[in-house]
Amino acid sequence: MATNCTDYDFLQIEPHWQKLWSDSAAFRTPAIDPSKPKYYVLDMFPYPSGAGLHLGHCENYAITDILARYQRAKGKNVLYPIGWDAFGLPTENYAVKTGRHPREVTVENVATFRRQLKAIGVSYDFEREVDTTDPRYFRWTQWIWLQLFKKGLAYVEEKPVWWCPALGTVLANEEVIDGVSEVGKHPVERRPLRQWVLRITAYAERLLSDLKLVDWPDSTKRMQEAWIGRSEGAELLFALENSALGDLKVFTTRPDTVFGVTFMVIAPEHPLVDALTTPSQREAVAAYRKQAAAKSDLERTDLAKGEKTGVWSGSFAINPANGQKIPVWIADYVIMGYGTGAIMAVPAHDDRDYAFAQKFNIPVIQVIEPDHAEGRNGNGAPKLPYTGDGRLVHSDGYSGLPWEQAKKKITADLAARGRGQATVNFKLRDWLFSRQRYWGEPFPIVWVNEADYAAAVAHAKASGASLPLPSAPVTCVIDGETRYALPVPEQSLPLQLPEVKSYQPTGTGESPLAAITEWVDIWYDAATGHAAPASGAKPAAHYVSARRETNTMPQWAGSCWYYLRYLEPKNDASIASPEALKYWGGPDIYVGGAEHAVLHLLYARFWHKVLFDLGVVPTPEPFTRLFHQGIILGEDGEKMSKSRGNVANPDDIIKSHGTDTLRLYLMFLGPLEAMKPWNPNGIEGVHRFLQKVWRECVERDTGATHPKIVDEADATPADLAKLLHETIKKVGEDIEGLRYNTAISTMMIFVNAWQKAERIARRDALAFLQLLAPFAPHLAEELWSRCGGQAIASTVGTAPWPAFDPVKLVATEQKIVVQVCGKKRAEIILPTGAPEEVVIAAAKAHSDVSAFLNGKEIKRIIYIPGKILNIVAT
RNA sequence: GCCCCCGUGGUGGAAUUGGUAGACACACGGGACUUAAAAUCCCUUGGGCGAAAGUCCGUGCCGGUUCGAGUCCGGCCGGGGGCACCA
Repeated sequence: MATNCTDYDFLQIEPHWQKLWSDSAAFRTPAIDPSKPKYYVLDMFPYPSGAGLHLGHCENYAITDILARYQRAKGKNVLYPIGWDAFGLPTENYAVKTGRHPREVTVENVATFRRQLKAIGVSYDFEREVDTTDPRYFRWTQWIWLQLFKKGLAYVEEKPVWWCPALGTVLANEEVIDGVSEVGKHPVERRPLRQWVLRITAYAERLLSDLKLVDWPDSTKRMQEAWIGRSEGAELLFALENSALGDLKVFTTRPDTVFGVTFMVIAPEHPLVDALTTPSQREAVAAYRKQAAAKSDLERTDLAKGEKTGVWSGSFAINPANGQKIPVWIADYVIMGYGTGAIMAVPAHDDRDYAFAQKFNIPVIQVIEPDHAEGRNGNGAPKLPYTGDGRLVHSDGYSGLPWEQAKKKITADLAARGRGQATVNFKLRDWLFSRQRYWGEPFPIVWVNEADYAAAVAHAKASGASLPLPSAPVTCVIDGETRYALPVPEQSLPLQLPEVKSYQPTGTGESPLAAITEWVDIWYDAATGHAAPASGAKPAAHYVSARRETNTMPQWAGSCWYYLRYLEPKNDASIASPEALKYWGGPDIYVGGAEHAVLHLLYARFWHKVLFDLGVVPTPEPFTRLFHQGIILGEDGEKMSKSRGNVANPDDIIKSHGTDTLRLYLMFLGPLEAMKPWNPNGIEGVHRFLQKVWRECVERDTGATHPKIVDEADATPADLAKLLHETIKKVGEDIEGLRYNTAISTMMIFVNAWQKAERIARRDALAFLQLLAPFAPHLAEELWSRCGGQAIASTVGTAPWPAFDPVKLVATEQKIVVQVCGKKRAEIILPTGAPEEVVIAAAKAHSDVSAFLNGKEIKRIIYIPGKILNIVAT
């Protein structure tokens, strides 16, 4: 079945085998087979952009393809799928520009990606493709969302969000980088809008603690920890001097410093600002709030490094620890979104409070005495602000206590008096989950008034339909009227996107969907989900007047659970059957870029945990092992980009050197996780290697098996046989450890030795081709076929992975390095396992060693068996 | 500012738990084959001194631990990533 070319014609060989794999469905995932171990290899699925595959994709997919092919050869039941994360802004923006339907653009881009993936010879099961924009897929995205809704994890809030005038849409915090939009780098501003929000904070504790269950890069775990940002401390109540106003609640991680409080600060957006502002301060406070509101986050960030700003409210609070009267300030270095939006300021022991106190001439009271000299100036006085550890001073009743102890005691004592309690705070915010765009999943929600809600729910119940209703209804105010969120029945999913002529954002903050009146304003049947345009007659008495939710879900939605859908992508009864979920479980390895270290990977963990709580999935974590491949940079060491003109195109390399060479070279460039520049010069090296393999296997001119390859089982010289078994061992270990670059160099070493040998046994040549097969599958198949491998298995990919023979690995001799005083002086060859006395005697007898021992006294001898002998002499 | 990672030949990089630094490749140079070229094969290639044998130095810099440090510890310098007034 091999081609008939006589030299290594990859342009003929590669398409030949790709067609054969495709025609024979060689990579169709095997059925569930409890007798065989499963192995699930997952790539972060691509966004099918118009630009097509780039080298980074190739690197990512080559890594997983090698692993998948290896695990198949090891006898595992391998699931290795691919899909398309196809909702999203770039496609919609392109559709807006060209007047084409985003679906049409998506279909086209997906076709390009699929063709390119096949051209790099990746062994996906293309029958399991998922596409997040396919209604049969997003039906389940909507279903999961309804479960969140039912559990009370979805709510609506009018909140200031990032409004981007240029994109005409709202952006999530994560999409705003340095004060401009991540996509397009447009300026953004704050603007209040009605939004769906997911209560991810309810899972903060578990998202943090369950990180210990997963095998992930430490840096990624730490990024998630930092993002969740757990901090332990206390909420303390400071009575206000004007007792009619009640208490001011602050969050602090340092209750031990409460005796050092010399002022309070509340955020400009704090609800008590107006009440606390005295008439004489009114003007100044108003001016300050206006100024703070006008600042973008970028400006506030810049200011973080510089001067503090603020204004006194005119009011005072009372320190619950010592009854002292302290002024309440308003300053934007305190943010409303964290803790309580109010702090107790301890300038002696906090950098920011110190800077503020310096600027506004507020007293500084030291209450922590450093234990160590580092905290002190030359004269013994503590360097202020001092944020390190120590013992309390100037703290009535607590002075002398170590700070950790004082934290607990002060918190407990204040709690006993009803003036505080220990609490935990998180930086993690709830997840802003709606977009004012067309190209996303519509929310399966309609809005109705209170009376219609009750009627609709009653009708649905009477009809036997079950609605995923939360225990407390989700409401919002639209045009002055309270509206109730009514979920569509699960059976009526998917809720499809209506056809629309213009994808242009409305510019009002609403999605383009809001302009499709006949879809939005409807008569609605809560039991069936059936709708008729409100412009027409009411179809039946039980229909209620409703307005559809016009927001769509963010791109993250579809990518939060796609790894589950691969198990049974065509299942219309559930996400996947319990049997499939139990057998395949989660991916054994998940490979993708580190840019998803927090967002996607945190969101997907959140959804997975919700599904776990619902009993849908059997595991608490979705991705047990995670690997980030490094970015391939341009030749100039900069990020590849069109504007820089440093983009290397995979298609060009496939034409000039073949995809086997491209894959092998990408893997050979360096450690997979390292960021590395593309160096087109080195590609000749791996190409030469593959040609060398060809020449060792194929006779020149005839194209038949090379005459050097013979059938006698023991034809391979002993040292080459030993090297082969070492190579088998190392390549296997390196693949499993994702150290492909050293696996490849090991294979190169073997081929260099093979080249020098007179003969090699056929089975040994074939064993080597099996090692090569995951990396360069097309060449390996071709040579397997030409060298008679079909007597063992029809394709090299289906042959069982070669085992190494440990007996062959045992050497009869060993080389021992002899050092004198730690410096290498000689090497001696001795039989393996020679006793120490023999080694020492042989070493001393060696002329290069004795020369350095001459006239010296031997103080000590260290022998590391089989490796090194160090003689210390003076 | 805080947290994390990384600094090895002309280049990409290799080096189990501390145990021969520079594997494997690229590039440069020299040679063989050839009328010639390409391809292929062989040799050299960290630096200094030396004709050579050899010898000293050498993993960003300074210091430490150790019989022995690219690897461990402390302090710098440089590069990259993440977070950023989070109380």
